[in-house]
Amino acid sequence: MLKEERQHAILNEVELHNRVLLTDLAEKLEVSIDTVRRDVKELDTENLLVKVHGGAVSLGFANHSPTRGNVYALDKKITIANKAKALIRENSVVLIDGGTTCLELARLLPANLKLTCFTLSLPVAMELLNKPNIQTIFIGGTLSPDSQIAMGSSAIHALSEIKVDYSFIGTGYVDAQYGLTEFDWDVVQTKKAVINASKKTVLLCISEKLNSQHRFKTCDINAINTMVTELEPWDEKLAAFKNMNIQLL
Amino acid sequence: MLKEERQHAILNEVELHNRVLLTDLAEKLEVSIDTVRRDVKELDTENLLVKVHGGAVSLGFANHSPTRGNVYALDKKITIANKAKALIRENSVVLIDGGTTCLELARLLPANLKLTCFTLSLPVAMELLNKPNIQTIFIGGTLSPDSQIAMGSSAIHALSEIKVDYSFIGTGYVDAQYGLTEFDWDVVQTKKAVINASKKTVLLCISEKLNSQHRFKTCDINAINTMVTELEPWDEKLAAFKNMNIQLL
DNA sequence: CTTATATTTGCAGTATTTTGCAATATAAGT
DNA sequence: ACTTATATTGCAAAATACTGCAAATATAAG
Repeated sequence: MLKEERQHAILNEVELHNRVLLTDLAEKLEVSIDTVRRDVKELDTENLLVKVHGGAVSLGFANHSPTRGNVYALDKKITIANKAKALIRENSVVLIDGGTTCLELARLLPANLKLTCFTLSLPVAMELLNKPNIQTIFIGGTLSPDSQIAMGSSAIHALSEIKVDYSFIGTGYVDAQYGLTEFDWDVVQTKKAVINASKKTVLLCISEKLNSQHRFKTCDINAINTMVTELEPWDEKLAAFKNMNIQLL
Repeated sequence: MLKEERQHAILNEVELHNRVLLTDLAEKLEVSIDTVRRDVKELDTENLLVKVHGGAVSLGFANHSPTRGNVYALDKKITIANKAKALIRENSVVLIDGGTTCLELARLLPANLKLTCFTLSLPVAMELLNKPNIQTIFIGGTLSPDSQIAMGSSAIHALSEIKVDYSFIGTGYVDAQYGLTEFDWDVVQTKKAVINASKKTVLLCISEKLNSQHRFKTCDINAINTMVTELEPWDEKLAAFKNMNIQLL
């Protein structure tokens, strides 16, 4: 039996039952458990399934995003996304940025919500297409392979021609004093354009990113209208942001 | 037995069973395993199959991607995509349309090919992002939930500002007399803009679509430079297209 | 028709990959 | 903590792949 054939069979089994035990696979395929283990490991690194202790589960079952996703601090991000969702009113026009937190927001939008939604992010767009009542408009541009968002002059130009009610953005780093900063210059340019295209800007940001900086600056804190974290508003980590002119959720 | 003949037989076997062992091939074709090995190696470098340890698997079988659901006539579409791929030259600028056939083309592009690639299709863009040497530019616009491509005035406007070497498009229906037709008016408008943005246009089309029409017309047959089907060029289904001014692959 | 040249094929020796096993380490359950 | 189940690692045997070479075959030229 060919290795590819075996791995194909494993994938089928996983897709079918959502979860399988390595021991069952070994028996069914008539190979040693070590071989199954190695196959599953390979398939896992190719992001075709998720290896867990004693077996494997399908991507969907693992709440693993369809893109190569990190599920780091997923629960926090879901908390943030839920808070942010409350800001969105029916029939408004919003923009959703890239990043895993924003992707969660897109995922959590209710199916019956009528909305016009702009985005620069490929995964967010994929997610929004599943929502029948959301009109999705993609801001075109050169796609960045790692962040999977559109950037560059054409994206910035397209953004200059719109004005949305709310934009929901992420950031690499945020600090009460230095504002929002990024590692990548192009990302900064794009985010600036997003903020300019918005009547109100909402920052989605897990607490780990608070009080951190990097080399390029997107904007000051007061360019943001609302900052959403997973923390309670009275948490001391937010103290530095309290007397800024922004809403904390 | 001629080499050509043998390789053809190998391909048939692979297409039929999706997987073959080199030892089986050697026995069946009555040649040494080395010869089979060399043949398979050649076919692999021509991207007609994928050589693996101990045997070979068909292209469809090899690219087991979880994002690809059940695709109708996948093998034919892979054949078409492979033929179309041969038209693409290094460092050229191409545009890839939506549709499952075009998606297969994107999937089959070699990882080492340097290319600038425009697209309107979300799935195609996702696929292209996996290719490190391809610069991907997304044509923004209103996304259609079912076809997952950008359409509307902004997409058409963005297309009016570019000129690519080759565009690869699909179509709903095609007929030698009536040309390319579609069910959806917006799709027609977008495809027209794509054709205008291209020096040369290549139509990817499975044989089932030949000699069929629908209500809205995209263009005449002679607006197309090349038509790629899974058929051999002398197939009688293509007879009606023979004396048109287009290349058949 | 014959000779010269190039291609193809099979073989043998040597690398590489795959696989299962055993020993040890890590994680999960009670 | 203790026991069981699962993972990891190193290793050796088997299977498969690659290399160079010589015989066989095909192709081209005279």
